[in-house]
Amino acid sequence: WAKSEGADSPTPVLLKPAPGNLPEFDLSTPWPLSMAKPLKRKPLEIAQSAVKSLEGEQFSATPPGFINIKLSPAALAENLKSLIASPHQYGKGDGGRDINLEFVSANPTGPVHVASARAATLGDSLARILRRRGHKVHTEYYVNDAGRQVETFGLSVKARFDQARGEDAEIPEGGYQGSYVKEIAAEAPPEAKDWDAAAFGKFGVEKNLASHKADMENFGVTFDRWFLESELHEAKGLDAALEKLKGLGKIYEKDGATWLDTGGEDGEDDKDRVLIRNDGRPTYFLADIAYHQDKLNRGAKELIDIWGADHHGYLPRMKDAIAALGYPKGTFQAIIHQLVKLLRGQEVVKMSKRAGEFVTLRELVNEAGLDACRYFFAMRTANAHMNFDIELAKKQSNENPVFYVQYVHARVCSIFREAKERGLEGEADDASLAELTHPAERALLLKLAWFSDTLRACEKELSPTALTTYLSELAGLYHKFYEDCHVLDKDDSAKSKARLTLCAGVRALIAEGLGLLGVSAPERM
RNA sequence: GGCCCUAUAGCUCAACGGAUAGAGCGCGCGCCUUCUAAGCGUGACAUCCAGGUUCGAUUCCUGGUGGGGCCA
Repeated sequence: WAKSEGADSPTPVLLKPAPGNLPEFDLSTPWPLSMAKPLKRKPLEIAQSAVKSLEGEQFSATPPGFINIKLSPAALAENLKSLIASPHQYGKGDGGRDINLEFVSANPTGPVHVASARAATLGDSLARILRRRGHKVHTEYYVNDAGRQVETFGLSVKARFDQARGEDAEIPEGGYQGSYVKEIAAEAPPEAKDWDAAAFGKFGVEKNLASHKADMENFGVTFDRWFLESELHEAKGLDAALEKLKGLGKIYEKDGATWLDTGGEDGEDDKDRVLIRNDGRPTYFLADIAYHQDKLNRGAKELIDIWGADHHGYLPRMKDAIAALGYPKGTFQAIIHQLVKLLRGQEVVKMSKRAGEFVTLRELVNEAGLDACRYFFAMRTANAHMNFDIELAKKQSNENPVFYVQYVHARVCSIFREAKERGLEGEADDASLAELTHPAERALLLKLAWFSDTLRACEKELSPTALTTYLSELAGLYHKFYEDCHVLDKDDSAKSKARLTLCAGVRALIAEGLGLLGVSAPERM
């Protein structure tokens, strides 16, 4: 923030990396340009007078009105030391948020589809980053184990079970055709011959849920809670939510149904929605309202859901519902990610779960590898419409940028093994750390200092993408350093130790960053 | 028909309204007797179209056109 003469209040100063054509500077800000109008002065003059009043680091004003800053070697060395002293604390924010983050929540009527890899990566990495920033984050997976879909699924499993026993049975209209239905039916015990469709539904859902849990674990994604819709029904959660809305005067009866008053002109939605149908059955919407109320009852101050773009039309009514429940704006938000278009070479892969033609998350992870998958999906912002060629992902996994980053970690580890062998290990003194002034060394030191800002950007965008970009850039700078600056020199132990310290900082931060993405940092490759 | 997202290099994607738009893959040419060549250097290749706001627009606004999705 800058307090300047003639301005009413301090104004924010945005620091950016200095541009490539000014290698003699580290940081840059266009602040004088933005202040020209309010101060009614020429931007360059503002920059020049600001530079005059500043002390400490090196400052310079350049046309048309930038202030450039060069950091001292001592300051960069100090930052490196703080990183090495406590890597897990480095770049930590103030925290303060209390968030319930819900994601994936795939239907328990089938396996987890590969398209869920995106939400899983996004949600899990984001949770790790937000926690790292000091916030309280509770992750949750909602299981729709009640309702019509489960009924249809139960009928489908029962039909497969009966067919296997040689009976004449058919999958109902709109039923589930996938081969996994047969497999589930085959696992049913003999006494299942007396089960009704509901019992088969329950059995199938349990089987699928177990496999969802295994898939998520296999993908490195953890949830603090798997919340079953049926729990909500048992606890009379829907009645409670309905009562609360009634007490607040937010519902009314019309045509034999119960409606939510979404606030008319003030609402986000374009019309009111039904909560209880005229036949007495509750809608999914009411169940979702009750579920979100339940999350808030359990203490979360903020609810963040991650949804596929196919659900975006649901957002306005959910926002209205949270408002109707009496919570302030911003209590609920959804991260909408665009859908993944799956390709096999040139061919578009259909994504119908009912038809049974699809690729599972597990299949992809097993073939392309966990690290490559996690990094690949984290690289894409939620809004990007992405094409995903399954064949390419499997075949060319070695060309995934994740290996470029991991290789840095392996290289550093290798240097440390060698250093130990040669007896060159040891703590570097401040004087030799301040000698890390080679361009490749400075660039690395500076990049390390941007970590905190990167995590802040991830929080602001609610996306891990900035972290992948950061890690790729850090890796590139390290590989350059590796070529230009030989680390181990038996004739110059001070320099060796200083460079080893820099390597240690890079290794720590690569491990931290990859860890936040759920990606491993191998010691050898 | 209404709404949401989107258009950047041959491909897949980055880029708080700031200086010369970045990576990876692919393509051309170089570099392993020294800590890992899954690397480095170097070359070619990009902001859909038309307006507007701004000192400054890939970024914001309007209208087109193309793509993905939701609803009716």
